[in-house]
Amino acid sequence: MSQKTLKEIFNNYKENKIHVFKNKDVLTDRHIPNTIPHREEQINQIGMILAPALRGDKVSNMFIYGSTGTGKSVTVKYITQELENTSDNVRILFVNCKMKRVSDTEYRLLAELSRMLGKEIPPTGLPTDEVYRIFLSVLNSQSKNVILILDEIDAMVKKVGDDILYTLTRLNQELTNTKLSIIGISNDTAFTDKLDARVKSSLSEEEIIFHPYDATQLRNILTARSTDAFSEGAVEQAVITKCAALAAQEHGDARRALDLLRISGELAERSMTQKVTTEFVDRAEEKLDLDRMVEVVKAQPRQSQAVLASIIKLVESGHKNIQTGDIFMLYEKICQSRGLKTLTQRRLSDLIAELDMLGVINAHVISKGRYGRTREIKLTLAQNVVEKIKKILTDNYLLTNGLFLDKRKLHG
DNA sequence: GTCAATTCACATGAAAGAGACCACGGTCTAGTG
DNA sequence: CTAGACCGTGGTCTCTTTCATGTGAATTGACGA
Repeated sequence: MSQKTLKEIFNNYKENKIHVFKNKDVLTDRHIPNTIPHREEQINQIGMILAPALRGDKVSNMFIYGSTGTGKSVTVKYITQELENTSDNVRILFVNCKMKRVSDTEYRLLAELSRMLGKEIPPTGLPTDEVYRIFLSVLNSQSKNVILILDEIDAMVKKVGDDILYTLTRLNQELTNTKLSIIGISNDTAFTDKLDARVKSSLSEEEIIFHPYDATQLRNILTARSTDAFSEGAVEQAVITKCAALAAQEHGDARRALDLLRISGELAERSMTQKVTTEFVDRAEEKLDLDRMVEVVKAQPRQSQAVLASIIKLVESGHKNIQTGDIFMLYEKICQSRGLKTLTQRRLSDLIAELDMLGVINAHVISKGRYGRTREIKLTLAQNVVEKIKKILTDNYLLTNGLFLDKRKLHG
């Protein structure tokens, strides 16, 4: 890009010639709106359950279900914020369990909670017992009604098991000044079935369900937000309808609807237009998927990228029905030629499963009778995404331009 | 033709090791008054 | 005398290996009609 056009861009921004957005933050999931449409019932229910905290009574533990983008987190944040504003006797601790390095282990969760309560704990080095003891004492010194919200609680239990939940639910017995309640938020409705019976009964004293939004509801949400987010007249009604319709197809995911709207706006802004049209929504949808996948692949460790490189090579050399064994053979060759340590097939199997979970590849276990059991792997990504991924892998020296093995070479 | 046993190619689970990182307490050392 | 460097011990965390067990349908082979 020449320096002249760069200057032009900055000047346009500075002089406010292009102003699609009034306040873009409104369209992110950090933003907590003043009203949450179509969630009045849940707000009332949760409000009634939490209200006793204002009188200093212990609040029932609660479990909240609903698929992604149904407004669980934002509703809970909204209510608890109000609660905290109303009374000095309530303290809210909100933890997103999916965040890396927050709840990967029992130690880290306790350390994070202690940190929120004003007591720093070193990232490692202390025995877990000691961290637990510190957390207990700092919690007890609060002399308040502490409400602990564990968002995406299923992610945590999957990683570290439900022991920690058992410990947390039993904590009240050891607390003299403070009362602790737990709100678990999960998008896996079958989640509690996997829990230990004791944890399940004490954690789900109350259960609230958030159903997915339909297209009309999504449209209302987007309309409400877009008034604050966009400059007047910047967004056509058709754009909102389209974003709502696309997100409704994706299980009524409001987060996706908001992302679509925000990116459409950004794209319009970048093409120096003041009006967001449906054309930008199409491009936004494409960009959303592409960006997500590229980020996922970039974040993968080298070994995992090597596995992906093997898969792409196999696909491009015309292999059908790619199996774990095929990948392992090619992966070994790639490692050898790139001076990379070769992992065992056991580990490779896990890496393939991880790539599948991330949606980069599509793998499912099949039994081929006498010919064993294996995973059959497919690449379901759009061609432009594959090209981007290939670029990343080429940059990391895991793929070479234009070099694809043929079948004979592979098996020979 | 029927049916149980066998077989294959991994999947999956559990346990343990390696190496990085960190806290903490004790010891050593060089600088200062 | 003291601050700072250094070391050993004991802890966590992540990634990985090793070992053991599980899986499920095609194939095989014995058996009987």
